[in-house]
Amino acid sequence: MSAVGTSGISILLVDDHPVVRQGYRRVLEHQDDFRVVAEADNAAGAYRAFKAHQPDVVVMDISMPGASGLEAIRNIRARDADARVLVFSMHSEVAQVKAAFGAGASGFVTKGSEPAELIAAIRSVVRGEHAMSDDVARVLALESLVPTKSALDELGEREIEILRQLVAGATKEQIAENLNLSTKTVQNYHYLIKAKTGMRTDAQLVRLAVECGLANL
Amino acid sequence: MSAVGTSGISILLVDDHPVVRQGYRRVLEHQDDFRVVAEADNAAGAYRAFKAHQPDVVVMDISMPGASGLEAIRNIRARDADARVLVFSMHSEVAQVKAAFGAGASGFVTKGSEPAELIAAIRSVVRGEHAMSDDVARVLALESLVPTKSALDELGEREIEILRQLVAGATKEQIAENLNLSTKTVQNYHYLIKAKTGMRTDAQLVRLAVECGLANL
DNA sequence: TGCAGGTCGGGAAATTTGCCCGACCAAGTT
DNA sequence: AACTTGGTCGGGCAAATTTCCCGACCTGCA
Repeated sequence: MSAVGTSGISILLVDDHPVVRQGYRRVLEHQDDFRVVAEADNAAGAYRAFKAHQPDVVVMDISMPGASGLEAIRNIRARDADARVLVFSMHSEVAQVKAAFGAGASGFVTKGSEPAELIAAIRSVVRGEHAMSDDVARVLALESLVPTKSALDELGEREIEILRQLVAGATKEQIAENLNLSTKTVQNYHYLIKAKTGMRTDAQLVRLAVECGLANL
Repeated sequence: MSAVGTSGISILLVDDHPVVRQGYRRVLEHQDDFRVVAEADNAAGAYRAFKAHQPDVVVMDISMPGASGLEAIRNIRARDADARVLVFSMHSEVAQVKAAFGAGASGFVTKGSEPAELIAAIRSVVRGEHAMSDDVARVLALESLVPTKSALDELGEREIEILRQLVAGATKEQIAENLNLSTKTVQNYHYLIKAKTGMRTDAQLVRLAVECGLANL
């Protein structure tokens, strides 16, 4: 799955800040088996560049306008299940980390990390492993000790119930009847739920819900 | 979740043949803690009766006109995840048994079984267990030893691939691009797939595909 | 008192769905 | 060789749905 005709690790760099890209390109190319083969400054461009270059790894900042970084990861992974995406973010909020891995990322490194950590993470993910910087690991570990906030936690009670029935296979009309709502309201909730969870497709939504244990009760 | 104000087990009997209902009503009410609180002769009626009576268990023949028994089960379970449905069928074909459990049934007894088996199964499912008559268990066990025909077997190669990407979370546009098709064709396949598998909702389709191991490649 | 947030639905334009149809092509038929 | 069968691909078109945005009503809470 590595790029044809050359050895070393080919990299696609995605960040909406040109200066940041420059800086990291410099850092990465200091490793002589690393090659930054393309750059992109938005989700759509990232996807296009991925298709064009098939890099060994995509290093991506997901806090881009439109919060579409996750979308880009999903797109890339939907196209090629072997794709490796290492997200490289400002913050290490649990929700964001989980969302990233949920979208198919292979690693998560914060921008506060040492360059060496980023480099190590890149090598790690191209080997097929998962990687994250220490600070990320720490918040995640800590978080796993408490009740666990899932991606569904920002949903209200009504939204959860509607999602549950949706996932159970009920049609909107049936849900409307079950809950004594208008079909329109159920449609609005459905839309809202997708917006809140960041899922674009019903399929994504169903799988998220199933993973969060919302299925079969 | 049991009916208010009374002890014993309340039952909703669903079968399109009045005589059969009569016969089984007789048999069931011979148990003095059983009460047949309602009857229905079709899927829609079953759903309505369920809503009206909230029986402890629904005993249902699924070979009704329109093959809508499964639909009825799904409706009932979507409305109340605690609902118990015991299907009571003429045949014990693997596909039908699987479809029934897939739709949310808690038990499956053939009409060839002894009354005692039906009664035992009813007690079993109200206790929250799963139950099936010996003959059903036998075909199912036997079937689990061979390659397994899934509900997806009637789908062609193209259909499978499109379903796979759909379930992976890709949008129709992305699929169209990945496979070099027009969006319209992907839409048509999506429609066809739902028709062939008998799934009415995307959610149902996704869960079917996941159960058939189509997820994650 | 006022503000935040959950619940419920209308409106309207853009898209999608449901269903049917025709065309092409490869593989068999007898 | 003329024919059927079945998978693949897409147009058409009315009906339904989605996507956003907005207003209204509660309730809790500062």
